Amino acid sequence: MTVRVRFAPSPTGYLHIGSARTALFNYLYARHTGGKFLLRIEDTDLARSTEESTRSILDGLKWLGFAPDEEIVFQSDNADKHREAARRLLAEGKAYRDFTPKAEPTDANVKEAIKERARQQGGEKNFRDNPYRELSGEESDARAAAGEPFAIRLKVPDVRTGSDSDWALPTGKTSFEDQVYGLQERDYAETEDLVLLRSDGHPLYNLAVVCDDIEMQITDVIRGQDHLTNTHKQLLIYMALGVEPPRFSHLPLIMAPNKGKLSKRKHGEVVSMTTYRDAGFVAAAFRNFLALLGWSAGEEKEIYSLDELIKKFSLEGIHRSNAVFNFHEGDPKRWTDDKAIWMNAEYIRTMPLADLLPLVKNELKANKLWREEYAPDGRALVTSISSTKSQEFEATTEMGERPESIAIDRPTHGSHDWFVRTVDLIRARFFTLKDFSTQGRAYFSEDFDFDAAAVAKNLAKFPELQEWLPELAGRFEAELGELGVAGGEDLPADKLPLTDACCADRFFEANIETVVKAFAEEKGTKLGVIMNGARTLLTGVAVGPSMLSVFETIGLERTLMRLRSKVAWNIQ
RNA sequence: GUCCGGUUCGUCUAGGGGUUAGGACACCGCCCUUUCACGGCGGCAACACGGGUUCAAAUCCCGUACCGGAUACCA
Repeated sequence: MTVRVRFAPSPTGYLHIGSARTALFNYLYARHTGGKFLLRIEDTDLARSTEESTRSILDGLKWLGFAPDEEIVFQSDNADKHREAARRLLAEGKAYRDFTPKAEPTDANVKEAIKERARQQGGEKNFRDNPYRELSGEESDARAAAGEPFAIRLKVPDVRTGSDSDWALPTGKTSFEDQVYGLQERDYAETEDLVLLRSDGHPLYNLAVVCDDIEMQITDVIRGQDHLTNTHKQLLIYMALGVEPPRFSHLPLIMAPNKGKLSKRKHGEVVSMTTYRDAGFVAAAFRNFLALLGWSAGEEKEIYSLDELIKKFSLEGIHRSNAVFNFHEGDPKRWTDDKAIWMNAEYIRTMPLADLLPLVKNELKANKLWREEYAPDGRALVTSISSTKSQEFEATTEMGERPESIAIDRPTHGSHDWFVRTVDLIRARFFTLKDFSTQGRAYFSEDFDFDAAAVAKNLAKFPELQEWLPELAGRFEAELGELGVAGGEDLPADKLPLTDACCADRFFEANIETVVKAFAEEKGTKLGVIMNGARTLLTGVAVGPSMLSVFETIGLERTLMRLRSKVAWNIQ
């Protein structure tokens, strides 16, 4: 039988991290086994379910890339079938009408109230002492016909009397082999006569789940460990309905840093998937992070592509202990789990450029930094230029020799190739996609801010730069500008200036280096002072790639403008 | 209270009778360097506790502690 799993969130909030991981594991299991991944929205609690929440969950799943293989099931659409099942169990004597008036709902602290009640009952609990449990069929029917409201409860076998257990196991306990936690057993006496149908006719969770899982032909239920006791209740319903239950796998929970419950109310947006999407996370990176929270392939490897996850995923690799989602409240720089941030940065700097480019494009577009020249003629943002990472490395090790490919490929400023090269250059120090429009803004726009700390460290401390940097601009213009004379006549062939539509055909790293070094020497200052001052003026920030590449990437024209600008000098 | 789970560095985890208990993140140091949150090298840091079983226990068994989940006419 082919595997059919479902992810079944209730739409009472956004998709949070725990649900997202449950969805991921279901998805991976389905793909690994060649089965189907289904989605069911559990909206039976009309009072708490919202359409907005459903949309938010769908958004989160879409971002993560988990598309269901069949149409989405809305549980509320099946309410009639659930009622029908309850009536059937009633008719068969496996359930009974409970005419006890509905208790007033305890307002705020439901959980606490329940706990308190249970504590007071102590060991004296008896789930079979409902006065309506053994009401005769005639009287029950009569009272119902008279319009008296009632809930329908499952008649869980009473092991003391041994009666009404013909449909249940004689062992007196429900048991199942959990794929993660192993054999699970629970005495019937520990399970109450759970309500199947509310007195207002609404089916309740456990009944709805069982009916829908049967209807959807679910073979494997993979869900949070908080459902462990529900499983015993549901097993009873399966038995009463006379249907073979699916396999069950329960997942360890994801906890807050204090090992307490991770809640939407208390922890807010740090647990919401859309937060990560909006914060510039790469979906593949977050998926990767999620996969390693409670699961391991048993090897020393951290980065997994989706295909690898699918290939290696197994229920055996799921842990039994809860995992802590280690974010740091009140620390803006470490607002979420360090490892998630690292993983995202790792993806940004190592993922194939062809995959990264569209994400950067979206980010730039959203910030009005995108220019159509970056992707002319609707050309896909895929490039023949491969990452220069390794080439850069060689360039610095082989005595500054410039690899041929780079010299030849030096693209026109603002072109598609320039865009690709620039993204590749600046991504090494970025953590999120947002960085492309913030830290990296100066590469794509004249309208960028100056980081006060950078100004203080690299400009304010060296007032002489206020004269020197514009002077450097003049030097660039004279020596490397259109009419200038190249600094080194005896440069090797691959370093000779290229003829280029751009005005700055001599403005590339080797020449820039010559000019700046001579300039620093002439001023009797350390090269770093000039470079860092220029960096701040050119990019607004104190961090970035090698300044020589920055000069070249920004281009002569803009370099001159920025070196001569007084704007940054007025910032304190 | 009761039932059910769990416990290896701060966090995510590998290992499951004999290991210098491994990796990753974070942190610290050094190197590289014109800056840097890139990179390289190194360091700090863990088997909850107590009893057994065994030649040998982080690993198996029992207990204790602690943590978590469940205990609704919520899902």
